[in-house]
Amino acid sequence: MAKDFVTRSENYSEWYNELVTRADLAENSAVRGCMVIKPYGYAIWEKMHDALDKMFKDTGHVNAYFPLFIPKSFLCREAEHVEGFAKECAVVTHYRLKNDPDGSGVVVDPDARLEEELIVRPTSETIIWNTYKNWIKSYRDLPILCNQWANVVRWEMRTRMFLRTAEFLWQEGHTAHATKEEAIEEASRMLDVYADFAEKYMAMPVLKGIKSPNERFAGALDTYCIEAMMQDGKALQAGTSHFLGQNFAKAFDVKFLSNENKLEYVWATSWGVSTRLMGALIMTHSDDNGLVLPPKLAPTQVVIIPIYRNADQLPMISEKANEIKRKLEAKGISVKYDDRDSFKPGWKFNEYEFKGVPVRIAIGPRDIENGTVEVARRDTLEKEIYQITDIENKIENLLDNIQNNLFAKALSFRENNTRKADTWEEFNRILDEEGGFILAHWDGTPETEEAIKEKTKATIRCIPFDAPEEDGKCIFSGKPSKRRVVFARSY
RNA sequence: CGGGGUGUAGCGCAGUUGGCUAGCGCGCCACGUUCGGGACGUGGAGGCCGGAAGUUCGAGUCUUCUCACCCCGACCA
Repeated sequence: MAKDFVTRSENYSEWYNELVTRADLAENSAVRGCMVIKPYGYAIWEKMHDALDKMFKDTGHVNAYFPLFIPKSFLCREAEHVEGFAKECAVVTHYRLKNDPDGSGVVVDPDARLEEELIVRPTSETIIWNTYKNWIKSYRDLPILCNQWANVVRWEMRTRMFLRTAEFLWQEGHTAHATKEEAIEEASRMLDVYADFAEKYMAMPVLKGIKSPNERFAGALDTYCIEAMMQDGKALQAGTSHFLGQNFAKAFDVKFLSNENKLEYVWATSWGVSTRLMGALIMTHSDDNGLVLPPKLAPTQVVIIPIYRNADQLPMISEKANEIKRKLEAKGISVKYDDRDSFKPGWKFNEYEFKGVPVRIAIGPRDIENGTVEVARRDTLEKEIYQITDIENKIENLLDNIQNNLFAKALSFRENNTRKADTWEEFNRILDEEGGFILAHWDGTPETEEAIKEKTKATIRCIPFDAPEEDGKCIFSGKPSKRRVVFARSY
């Protein structure tokens, strides 16, 4: 095995960048902070997109599309919202270029200044609530359960492929409800959808919980989140679902007549996940041999590689390979038969390992003779000789097995890296020496959270829904606390 | 915006106190031998040494300016 690239333990972030490049997922573009998602990376995103989209539809949602540009005044309607996003907005000020009078090229035409600047959406609450105003008159118009798949722009100072890019792809759900209870129920239902997706498709265990006020979405009353742990022990916020109360309805004057003939403000939620999930997927499972994909999200689940000495042997092998391919495809398994003559088997083995293909089947003359194939699984790198009989069921089981194994492995990693701290010293020691999640008591004040963040760079990732009640003392202030919250350093 | 670093072939890099024809590895192309874990041989293609100005007989190398990218901070639903 040619190990000519950085290992996970040597330098985690370099390993990550190189992995993204070598697995052919994405590359940096000419535009600062923006990323080109390459066909293979996009194919994985499409698998995520399709699975999520189906889950949204199964919970009664429909897709729509809203404009990329938002008038500056819209963003300013909700005070906290604008406060939260103002610092990272791209702004359109002109609508035309012209030839430079000097003849030196093209310049912005100063005469084409927009009367009101347009913001490139960092999120769409404002333009959507401005639209919903026209859609909602009576309780009969509610609920509205819309989702949009879109790109958004946030001019971050520092970017990282998939985890934080200036432009990213995501989905954002925006719902409108007649009652507070219904909106809260929706926000919590969608968090469950995200958690299911993360665990069942991505094989990535997540903690479900609620954000502390400091970490809350700008303009929300409550932010629910799923938090995952990466292999370097840092936390990654993988998805959020917000209960927005009546903030946006009030900002955009969206009222409806209730069945009691009373004029009331609408209750709202919004929820989103982004291409950041790609980063989460990569960092949860991959190893020093490259990407490791859970079968449910692998664009190619099985690759078949022929091994032959000369062209005479190929037809017989191809016949067998195609037969296996047909049988697997009949089971709904995606298979690639790679009979390219321009690459050698060893080269192909390595390539598909980089790309994280869950199962590799090799067939050579020896196998034709014995009625066998060599099956290698990506998660453990184990190889085994299979009798070809009933191969489709064996492979189907193996794929399930890999999916489950990846989840189990990630879960035990998280559990092994989740620790309790009861004193400030212990808290600091764990952060510096071991990382991971720390369960600790907190007095519930933003000031304490801020102070802890300042001193340690650790933040409250969430207050888990299932945290048991337990009397304790805040690790920082010593004041009483009713339950432990999850601290970690995060991406 | 602070602190540090890097720009030389598609990628990764070397290039000495300035010295004449700018090199190495990988990759690429051709032919042949190979093919069960990234094969090997022979031959070949590929360069405005980030850009501009200066010093000099002579600049990849020295000086000044500039541009771009990366890392560490600040920032980050």
